[in-house]
Amino acid sequence: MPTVQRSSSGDAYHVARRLNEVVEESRRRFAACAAEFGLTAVTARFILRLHEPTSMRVLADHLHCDKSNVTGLASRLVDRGLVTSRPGSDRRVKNLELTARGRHLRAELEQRVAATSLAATRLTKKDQRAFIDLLDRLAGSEAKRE
Amino acid sequence: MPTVQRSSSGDAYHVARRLNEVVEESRRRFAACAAEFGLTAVTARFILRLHEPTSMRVLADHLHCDKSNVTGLASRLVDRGLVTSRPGSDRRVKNLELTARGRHLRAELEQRVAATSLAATRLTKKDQRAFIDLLDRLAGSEAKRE
DNA sequence: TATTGTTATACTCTATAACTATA
DNA sequence: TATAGTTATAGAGTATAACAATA
Repeated sequence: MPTVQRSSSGDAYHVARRLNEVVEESRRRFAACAAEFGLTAVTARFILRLHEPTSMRVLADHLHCDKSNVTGLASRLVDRGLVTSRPGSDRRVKNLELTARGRHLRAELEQRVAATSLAATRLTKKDQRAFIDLLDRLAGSEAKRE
Repeated sequence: MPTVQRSSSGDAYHVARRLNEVVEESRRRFAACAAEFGLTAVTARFILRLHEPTSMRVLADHLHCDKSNVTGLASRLVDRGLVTSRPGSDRRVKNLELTARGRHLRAELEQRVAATSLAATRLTKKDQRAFIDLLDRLAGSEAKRE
């Protein structure tokens, strides 16, 4: 049986547990959303991140994964005609960029993600604004100030 | 294919994108936390979920994965002395339960998860209360009411 | 017939290490 | 030497399908 606590650590675990529940549900929704477009969660994030010509190295940083993974992901997307790969002025670099089809897909994907997000389906507009305010603080790199 | 509903869903996408950023960062933190205890993210969720004797089928539902995965996960945890597996009154069923070591690990894991959660490290106590209120609505199954 | 758990299989994600081409 | 990308490899997560035991 779970231990019911009234201490501050119990409260801290409550918020952490709730957040993790939301995290898992959000992951599933995002993956389902990506699947509607024939994408996995990672390739969907790949496309949503690709706003301008970006080297594989930088994209790996954005996706928080090793550069060795980006080669394969990019290769599949190139094969599907969603991404192009061109050498940069530094000949070691390959710049990835969305094709017209890729940009069209990203626009549709963005709208679908927005429409199916937990935030959109479970919160009122007013609560969404309060939620954004808190998320901005969570997503930033600053520490809290009591 | 999903239908594109609006051309200006900027606000809805903003909150969805922010939420997804927080989701990814939370995943990484949780996985790092689990790794401190020699666990992967899934086995950590497995242990945090195991409060009372639970069949593999029910646990699979809780973890939102196929039952075929639970066999292997449980097997590894049994080998490590964290979980026991015993047949139920229905002889098809195996009931999984934490050992004393497993319960001790879970207690430590809960505290560590709470301490390293984004919610704990980035939000003040006051904001945490507001956050819990919103998360409760997100985690529940109710639809929004405008 | 239906369900629980098991096994085999396959695909994806992910990191590490060794390699090449370039800087 | 250092960096960008590639390739090979391995471990983990996950789903599907076929199977045995039980209900």
